[in-house]
Amino acid sequence: MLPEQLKAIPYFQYLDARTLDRIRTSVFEVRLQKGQILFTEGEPAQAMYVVRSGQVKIFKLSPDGREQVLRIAGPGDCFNEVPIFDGGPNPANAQAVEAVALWGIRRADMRRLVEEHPAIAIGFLKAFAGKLRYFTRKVEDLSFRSVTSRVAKLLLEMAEDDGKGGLRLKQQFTQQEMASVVGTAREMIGRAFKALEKEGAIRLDRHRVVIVSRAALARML
Amino acid sequence: MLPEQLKAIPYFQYLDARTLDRIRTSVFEVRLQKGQILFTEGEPAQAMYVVRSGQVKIFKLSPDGREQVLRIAGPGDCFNEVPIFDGGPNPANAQAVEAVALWGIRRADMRRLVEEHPAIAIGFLKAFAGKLRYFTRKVEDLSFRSVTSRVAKLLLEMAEDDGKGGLRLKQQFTQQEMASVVGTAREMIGRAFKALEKEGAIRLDRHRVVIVSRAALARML
DNA sequence: GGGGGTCTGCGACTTAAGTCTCGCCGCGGA
DNA sequence: TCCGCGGCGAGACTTAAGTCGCAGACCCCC
Repeated sequence: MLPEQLKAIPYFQYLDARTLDRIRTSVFEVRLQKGQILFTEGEPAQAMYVVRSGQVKIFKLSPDGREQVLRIAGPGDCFNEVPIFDGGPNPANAQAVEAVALWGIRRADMRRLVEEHPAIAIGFLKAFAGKLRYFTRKVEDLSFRSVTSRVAKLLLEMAEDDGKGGLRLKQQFTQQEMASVVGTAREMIGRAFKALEKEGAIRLDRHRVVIVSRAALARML
Repeated sequence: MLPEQLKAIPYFQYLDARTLDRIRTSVFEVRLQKGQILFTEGEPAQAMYVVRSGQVKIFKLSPDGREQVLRIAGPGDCFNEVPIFDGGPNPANAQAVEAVALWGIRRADMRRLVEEHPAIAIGFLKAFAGKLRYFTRKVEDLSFRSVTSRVAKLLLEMAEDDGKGGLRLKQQFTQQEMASVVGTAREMIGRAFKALEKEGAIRLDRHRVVIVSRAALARML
């Protein structure tokens, strides 16, 4: 792998060429096909990962098989950093939602790097701060918001400008996928769509969600 | 304040006398009466805090006034560390549940300390790792477990040995307090108690919960 | 020793969410 | 072309959770 590629990993961007070169040997590549499982919750943690391309779903499973997605890691995102610092097992499951290329960095190597390079430590602290805020919001959402409101919020997060001043969804989730992101049953997603449609926030165009009005969506929060 | 007291703060325990002495000037004391509010969510963050004595409730509020407790910080615990690293506002509200004595460390001072002392940074990383695990479990609980199951779990966490081989609760919460920890309405707590009593897990002795069997409680998870 | 506020115990009721069961559509592979 | 499968829509039903109202117990404080 090339040193320039290493710079793409957020935690490493300010390191000098020499240390980058040393790190190189601790990094290994992983490729997964759609649906493949990278690791499961509870087993001893091997490494931390950085997404190069594709998306990885980080999720919990209930005893009866229900799925709660914690987040979806895309290009540039890292996951499984927690075990580096407490030595514990993987906190969740990781599965490729599409073909994925990753970098892995073995736990002990990463640990040593952090200890030797305070700048990396600060980088991790910033990233952790963001994750903590994210999870407190997730708790808040689950305990205060209705399903429709959580769906509306997800749609807002997934919205991006299309070229022509309108809104489009960054990616097409199936209803089942949205359900496990939002923490509910598949059928509820369809009903939430209908409710949002009645409010003039979205439109359903041949099984595709089209955002009609960001403001109307925001009103449903 | 005395340097030995500073050592009681987990992040500082391995520092030498000289730096401890420097830190002293950044630390201020706070005392709150029962029910007093220390800070609220969204306002600019002033400082990080360490609990010396008493308990501080860290919680979110819904628009209509419902309360979700994120955690309860007791002696030795820290809170509001997140804004140190991202410069953002307070992520939640903090209120004294009883008379409290705290140490506060101003954000910028703490930030500088972390940057100058890598050992402190590692300490924070370990602490953050623990908090991240805690919150992912909280998300999991909210989305998978029933109210009764969450109550059972809370009781298990609150249980400690009394001298005579039995179990006792570390502290007496009101039902309203438990409800906002567990994320539900007050009445549900009472019903959960009845359900747990019927299973032989607890006993209700004049409005007091007595844990009869840890095993029976664990079965309700 | 009273009295007010807080906490608790119910029961009845409403509502949100989850479950079950279909039938249909659309797409891709055989 | 036809089948099969994954995804979707929809209705009927069940269940968990939340809400409301009120009464009694408790406790602390005057």
